[in-house]
Amino acid sequence: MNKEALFSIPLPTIRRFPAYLRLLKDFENAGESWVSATRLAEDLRLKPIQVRKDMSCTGVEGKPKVGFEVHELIMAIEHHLGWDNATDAILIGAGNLGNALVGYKGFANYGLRIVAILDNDKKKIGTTVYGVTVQSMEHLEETVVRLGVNIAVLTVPAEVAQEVAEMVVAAGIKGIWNFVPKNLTLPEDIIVQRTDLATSFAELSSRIKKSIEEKSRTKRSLQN
Amino acid sequence: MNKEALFSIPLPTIRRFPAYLRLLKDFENAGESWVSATRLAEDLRLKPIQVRKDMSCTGVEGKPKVGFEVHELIMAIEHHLGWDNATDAILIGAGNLGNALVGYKGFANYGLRIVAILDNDKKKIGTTVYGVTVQSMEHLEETVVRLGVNIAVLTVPAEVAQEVAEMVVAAGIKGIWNFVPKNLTLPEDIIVQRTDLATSFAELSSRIKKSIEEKSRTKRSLQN
DNA sequence: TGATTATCAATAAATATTTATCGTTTACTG
DNA sequence: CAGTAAACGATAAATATTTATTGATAATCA
Ligand SMILES: NC(=O)c1ccc[n+]([C@@H]2O[C@H](COP(=O)([O-])OP(=O)(O)OC[C@H]3O[C@@H](n4cnc5c(N)ncnc54)[C@H](O)[C@@H]3O)[C@@H](O)[C@H]2O)c1
Ligand SMILES: NC(=O)c1ccc[n+]([C@@H]2O[C@H](COP(=O)([O-])OP(=O)(O)OC[C@H]3O[C@@H](n4cnc5c(N)ncnc54)[C@H](O)[C@@H]3O)[C@@H](O)[C@H]2O)c1
Repeated sequence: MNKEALFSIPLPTIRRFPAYLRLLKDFENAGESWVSATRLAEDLRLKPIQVRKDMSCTGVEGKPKVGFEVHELIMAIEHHLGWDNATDAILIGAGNLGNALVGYKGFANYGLRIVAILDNDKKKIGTTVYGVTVQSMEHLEETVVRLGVNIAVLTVPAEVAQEVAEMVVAAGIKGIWNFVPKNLTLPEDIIVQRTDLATSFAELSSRIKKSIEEKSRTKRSLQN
Repeated sequence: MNKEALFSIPLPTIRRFPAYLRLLKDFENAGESWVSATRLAEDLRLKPIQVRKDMSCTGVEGKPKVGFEVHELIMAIEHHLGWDNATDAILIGAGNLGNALVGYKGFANYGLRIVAILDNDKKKIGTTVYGVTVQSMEHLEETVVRLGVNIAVLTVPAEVAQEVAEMVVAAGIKGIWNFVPKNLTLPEDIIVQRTDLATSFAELSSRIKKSIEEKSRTKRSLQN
């Protein structure tokens, strides 16, 4: 029996995978074929033990004294994320964010390829964004079927997000990467992943607030 | 003694705060003055108990049968995040992503205001992005000092990120919101918050992979 | 060749987070 | 105005995640 199927990888580990992957690819490009958990931990500011635990989820075994084989780890992580064969996606909403995402080279590393762009603004339809032509929303279902796409990236205004989400689901989309700061109500079997910049900014804000408070506490205690 | 200072709010709670905030503001705009944890949980697909625990971190007390006062919660959450008085920031790198961020109206809700944009591309310097003029990097330190800014948003190419980060730190910046998929090595006291789209996409990918595997498992077991 | 050391795997302990239980409060209903 | 049900807070239990401990292994060097 396959070891992988027996347990599911902790979410925090999944979330760290992309950072490992990037670093590992850097090492590979630099011609390194082995890397230790200690080394990875140093670069990512994690503890070696945690890196080892994460790596154990990939099924790759390390070698004492030298660590893990770089290429093997890359393959294993990509496989676990399903990034080993490219995933096609459509993008809805060719606005500021949408265009930036379409132009983002980095997606290639995640096996993500935006193969179609749709918008409902007549001025945008027919224009091309980084080589991809913006299509009318009327072509939605046809495009999804023709390209056999399962994933949609949503970058439309919040007011229409629910409506548009329902349209893409009706067209056959199974997973939505939602950049709109709004919770979508969709059938159970549709996978919705929200990316919320505010989440990250909230972390930054609270860390800054804490640091300011600590500083003023230290100052006060020095005065005593 | 202040209750808040005694314990630090769990990071997962901090991360949920922005979503609560948005929903609460929707309720406020709709003229609702009370909301129950049950209601919030329903809309955000959380469990009521978790919402109550999160709310308890804000210090706001609810009332049996009716819930929490909407406005009081908003104020409390904003206060805990430090979003109650606007934070100014500069943005470095007026490229695709940088411009999208500058134009993003949503930041106003987080108390974030981008008050200056800097770039090293002569073609971009002097142009305006959503009313803000792009300045040369030579003005970095002067701008930071003049505007009294503590936070920088980093949207430059990965190759120069470390170098640029060191420059903004030298100019007096204390916190960096880093959109570049690269770990920065900076002094201990500098707060660096990375926003990594790949993290979110990894989650989506792994959920899709799991769902596909489950489906094929079900199919197989039906065949038996 | 044998000692040394960096590193790994497995297991255990500690910590953090989520979820459940229980008794209490308050608005609403009849 | 008593009974009922929805919702709260506090505390406890369960679960998830991180960190520590221990013993084993393989490269390196005297
Ligand atoms: N700009 C940012 O940096 C940023 C950051 C985080 C989140 N977001 C979110 O991303 C979304 C888009 O932001 P933006 O700044 O790109 O806005 P935008 O207005 O530039 O782009 C929205 C696009 O959606 C299109 N659109 C509108 N209604 C549509 C419909 N019914 N069907 C198809 N297309 C439609 C518009 O024509 C436009 O091209 C918003 O929900 C915003 O909150 C933006
Ligand atoms: N485009 C996206 O959707 C996206 C998504 C996630 C992350 N990112 C990351 O954000 C960063 C920017 O991406 P982008 O697509 O906007 O790239 P871009 O090339 O459009 O923009 C980069 C900007 O930085 C400026 N720049 C270059 N060197 C500089 C320097 N030394 N000092 C100051 N400014 C300098 C350039 O002139 C340019 O305006 C990249 O690191 C990218 O990986 C982009």
